[in-house]
Amino acid sequence: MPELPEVETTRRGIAPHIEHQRIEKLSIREGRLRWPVPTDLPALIKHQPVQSVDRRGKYLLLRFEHGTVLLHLGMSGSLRVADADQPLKKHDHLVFHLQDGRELRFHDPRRFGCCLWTASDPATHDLIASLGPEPLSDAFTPAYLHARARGRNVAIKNFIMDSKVVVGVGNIYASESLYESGIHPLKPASKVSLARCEKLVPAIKTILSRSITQGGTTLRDFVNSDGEPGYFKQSLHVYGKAGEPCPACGKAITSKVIGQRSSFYCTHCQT
DNA sequence: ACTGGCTCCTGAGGGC
DNA sequence: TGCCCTCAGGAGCCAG
Repeated sequence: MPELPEVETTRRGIAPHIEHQRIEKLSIREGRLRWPVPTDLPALIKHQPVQSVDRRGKYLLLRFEHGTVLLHLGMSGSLRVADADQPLKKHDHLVFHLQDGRELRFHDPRRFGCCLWTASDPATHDLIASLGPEPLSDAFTPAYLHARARGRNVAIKNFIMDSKVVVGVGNIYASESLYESGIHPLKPASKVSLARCEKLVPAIKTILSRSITQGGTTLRDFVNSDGEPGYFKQSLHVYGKAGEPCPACGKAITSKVIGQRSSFYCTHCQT
């Protein structure tokens, strides 16, 4: 269930091992991801050096001189660097063979992820062009959020999870940031005042950056590691805690499905 | 232009 | 032990 901090931690974890290395070969062991992996992708990147590993929203961008590989981890995807003699695991769908003999492996049991190619500027790609600002950037401000919410009747929780509004706020951190800022998740976006946006936006930034910082302690786990990095088990206040007492007031945390997603909140503290 | 609902998929967990 | 059922979830897509 990668949220933005996991994707950013993945980027930082693999980048030092990938950048400036040639891809000697790409093996497509299972190409049926969210969209089919282009069958000509191995030929396109063969012997080409990776210039950089970047991120836009939850997309990872492997940049080459003549184009870019777009990777998305979906909800069960992960990337690891492994020595070639490490046994492949079930659901290791893509193997990028590196010039140093190691391999970048894309693992994704549920296959909600994707691996695509674009020869043009990825910023203009259909999947990227319409994305909202990065949550940790200066462009994501209370004024921006408040302006975008004008006339929008969707629940604020769905609104902040809309990647056209702001990227990288997934289900877990949506619940957490609304709890932190005292906003009821079902409140219509247009009815969230500027003053409340001034709580919500910093809450999102704080929660996301805290998670990225925690992820930094696990960067070595991206090489020759079997398990998942443990940073995901960071302290959560409400997510997954239905029935448990609210840390602030003690009232039982409510669980409710909002927009097909389970949501957790305190009916006393969030209004 | 918005909005809500559907969809892809596998593994974990609960009930019996 | 084993089977069946339900649920989880990112985000594109489409119908209303």
